[in-house]
Amino acid sequence: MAYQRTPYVESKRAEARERSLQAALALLGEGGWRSVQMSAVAAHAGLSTGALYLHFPSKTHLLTELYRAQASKELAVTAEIAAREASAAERLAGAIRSFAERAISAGRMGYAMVLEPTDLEVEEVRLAFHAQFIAQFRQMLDEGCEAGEFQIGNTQVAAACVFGSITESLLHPLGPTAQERSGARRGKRSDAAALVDSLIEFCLRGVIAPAESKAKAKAKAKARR
Amino acid sequence: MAYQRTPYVESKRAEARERSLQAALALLGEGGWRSVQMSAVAAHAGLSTGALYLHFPSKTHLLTELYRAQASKELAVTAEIAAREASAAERLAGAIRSFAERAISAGRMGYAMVLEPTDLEVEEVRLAFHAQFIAQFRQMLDEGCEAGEFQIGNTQVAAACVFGSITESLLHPLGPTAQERSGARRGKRSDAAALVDSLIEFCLRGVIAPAESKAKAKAKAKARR
Amino acid sequence: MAYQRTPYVESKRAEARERSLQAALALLGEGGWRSVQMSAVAAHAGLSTGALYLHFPSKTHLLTELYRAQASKELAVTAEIAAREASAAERLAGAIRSFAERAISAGRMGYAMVLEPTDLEVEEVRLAFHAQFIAQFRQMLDEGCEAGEFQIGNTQVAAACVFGSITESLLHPLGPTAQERSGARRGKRSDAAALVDSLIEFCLRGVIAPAESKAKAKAKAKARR
Amino acid sequence: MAYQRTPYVESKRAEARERSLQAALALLGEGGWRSVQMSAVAAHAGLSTGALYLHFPSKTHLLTELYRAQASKELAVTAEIAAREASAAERLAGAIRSFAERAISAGRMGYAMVLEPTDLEVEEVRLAFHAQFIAQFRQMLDEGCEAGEFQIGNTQVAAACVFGSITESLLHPLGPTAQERSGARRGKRSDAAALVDSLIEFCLRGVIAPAESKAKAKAKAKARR
DNA sequence: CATGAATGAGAATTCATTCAT
DNA sequence: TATGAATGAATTCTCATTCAT
Repeated sequence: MAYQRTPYVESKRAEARERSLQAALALLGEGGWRSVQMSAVAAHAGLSTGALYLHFPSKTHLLTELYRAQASKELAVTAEIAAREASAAERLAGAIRSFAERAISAGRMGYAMVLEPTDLEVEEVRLAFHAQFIAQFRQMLDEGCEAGEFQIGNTQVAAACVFGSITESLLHPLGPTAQERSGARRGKRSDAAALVDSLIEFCLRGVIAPAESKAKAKAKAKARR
Repeated sequence: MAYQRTPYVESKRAEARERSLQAALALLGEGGWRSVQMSAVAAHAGLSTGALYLHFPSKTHLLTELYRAQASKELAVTAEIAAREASAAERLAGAIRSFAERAISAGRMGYAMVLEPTDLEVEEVRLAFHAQFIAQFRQMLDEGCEAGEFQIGNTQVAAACVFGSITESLLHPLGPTAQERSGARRGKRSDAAALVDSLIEFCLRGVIAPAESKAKAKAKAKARR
Repeated sequence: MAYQRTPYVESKRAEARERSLQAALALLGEGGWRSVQMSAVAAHAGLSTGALYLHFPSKTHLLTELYRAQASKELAVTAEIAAREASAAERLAGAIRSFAERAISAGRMGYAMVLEPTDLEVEEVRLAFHAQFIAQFRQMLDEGCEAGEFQIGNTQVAAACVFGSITESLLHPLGPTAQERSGARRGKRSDAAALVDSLIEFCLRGVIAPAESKAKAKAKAKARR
Repeated sequence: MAYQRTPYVESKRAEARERSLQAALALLGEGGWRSVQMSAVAAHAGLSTGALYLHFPSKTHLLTELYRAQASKELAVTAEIAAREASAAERLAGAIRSFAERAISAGRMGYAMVLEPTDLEVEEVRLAFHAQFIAQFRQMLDEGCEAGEFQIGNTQVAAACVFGSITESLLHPLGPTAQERSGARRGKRSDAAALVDSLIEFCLRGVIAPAESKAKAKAKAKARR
């Protein structure tokens, strides 16, 4: 009983923590990683800088947690799509489309999460984030191979290729210079849609088994196990 | 005439400049962009910090020049391959292989050039560098389409996908954590070779015209061996 | 309520700010604008350089604020004299005397405020400060003209002349070389008094209507309206 | 004979010296004291920085010499006017007008010579320059007093007042902000003329003996001797 | 627990002056 | 003598982290 924390205090703590993450996220979206400074985060969250250190032992911890939280959301969306009742190709296409469209609508934030400069420690988290996505794509690819839909030598590499295709093809629409451009004419949605379609086309052709060899591919996949 | 400008003096200036770039390059390779600090570069080059500013008006200029110099070399290699007498598919495969292998052998340096965080200004140079590579790949894709080898909806996006596939699939072998890992067992070359093969397979399938040209492609593939 | 913001803390912040300004002022008085360096100010104020930047966003801000604060005090004194119940000539003479004597007793500080070299931005503040003084003198001159006491073609120029007369005639007693000289024999007060008297004489004669034309002057002034 | 320097070499040396001063002057006029940097002067003069130090032992020496040279020219003009056959009042008015008009036509240069920030050492030279002008004005005033034209308690102070009146009334037309303003409408010459007229009016009235006491003044002046 | 002022180790950049060639 | 690359001490400004209150 002595150790029991009152739920009130508990939630107050948790809420301040959450607010800090939200503040960091907002700053990230506005001015990139550079503007995510501890004092700015604290101010945004309505805390003192000192209080921030009650919740996060260091800036790195705050950033990595922020990264993880964002990545988790994205991963959940992808996971949901991966779990649908549909062909692997359909699910893969859906996941790519979902990821791409979410990144585009997140604007600069999407860019920051995928490519913009950060600390060394955060960079590692970013790589881990990439790795997690690649793992999810890989799973879809593996399932597609087993089902004979896909025919892929190395699904790990192919998954990385899929993820790289997404990020790189989004890079220029999302990049820092893209901000000013879109200031004038809020980038036609059709542009984005066309981009995503081309992206999906490329990725699917990179993994789909040529029509006549589907059966063989399935057999092969089973044989490997 | 009495004070003839000796070529020696000329080269001394140029040499100090070059030494500075080399020093910056070395630091970049060792510790990434973060460790490319003016004082460190100067020390590495055997200069004072002030002397550095005789050659480069600012850190940004030094970094962008460094970036550009490295990128130019890579672009030249790719351009040479793109200009060869060969089918578009062969040239594309060759360009991908060349780029990937060179990046792998450059180790952390390759990583830094392609993906690691930097200054905002350098980031823009990096984007431009990406764009140039993508332009080269796009040209190969366009030629392949004209020759009937490739069948691609949007060659710009496809080129970005190819480049993204390369960089992302190299990301993990090259990344910061990869350094420690490879410290123990200097990454088997066969691993790298397999990775590059899978990468090329993915990219080619993403662009090559399907079905009807399959027989030809198979024959070709055998001929290559 | 538990963490009641104490007025003490408020004043601590303000006090550090004030201490910084005082430190800067002291340095200015001792060694002129050159010696007002951020690290020196911080040391004098018992702060770290970083702390200085909590109170002033840049050196320029610190300097301009310092300048403005000092100038405001002087302007207030002049304004008070200008508002007295007395003839324009008496008030003008009083203002000149007050300004001159205050500058003389401020020693090198007075010199620094009026004439010594500074940064470009501070230079602009100094010009504005001059302009404000001239405006005050001009008002007195305008009032004197209306009252028929003064007869002046261009009161703006005349006010500038008055101010210029003050500063230039104080320049040599106040200047950097004056410091060493007065180190030996602390400049006789009578010298200063005589100087100020001559200065006032010159300025008043420059603006006062010749005796015989006083009436005419008054008429003229009214006619102008 | 052994020690005799060839006139050729002598003149070459002198010419390089002169070119350096001209270069410094040009830089001063273009960008103020800040832009008078040794390397820039050398470049402008077609010399190496090292060679500059063969002619001037330090920057301070260069600047003081530059100052002196400019001041000498101005002083010569004033001296010529002071020596003319005319009443003291006419000569004083002429000297003021000449100085003011030359300063105005020198534009930013005039400002730099009179008021803009410099080094401590140069500041002293500037004061000496002021002092020299004041001495010349004082001589005219003394002569006018002896002739009974002027009636002045302290001619040293009055001379300072005259000089101060000139510089301060020119300050705003010449100051740094004045440059942009005049960019639009190249300050009407009539403005300048009117300013100078008012300036002269103020100064003359400050020193001229009231009509009725001219005779008395003359007597007084003689009595003092 | 909370505060927020303070820290202090750097980082980039400048420029008068020197000195090996 | 002439060169001009090099020096290096100064100076401003930054920001994650700490700690007295």
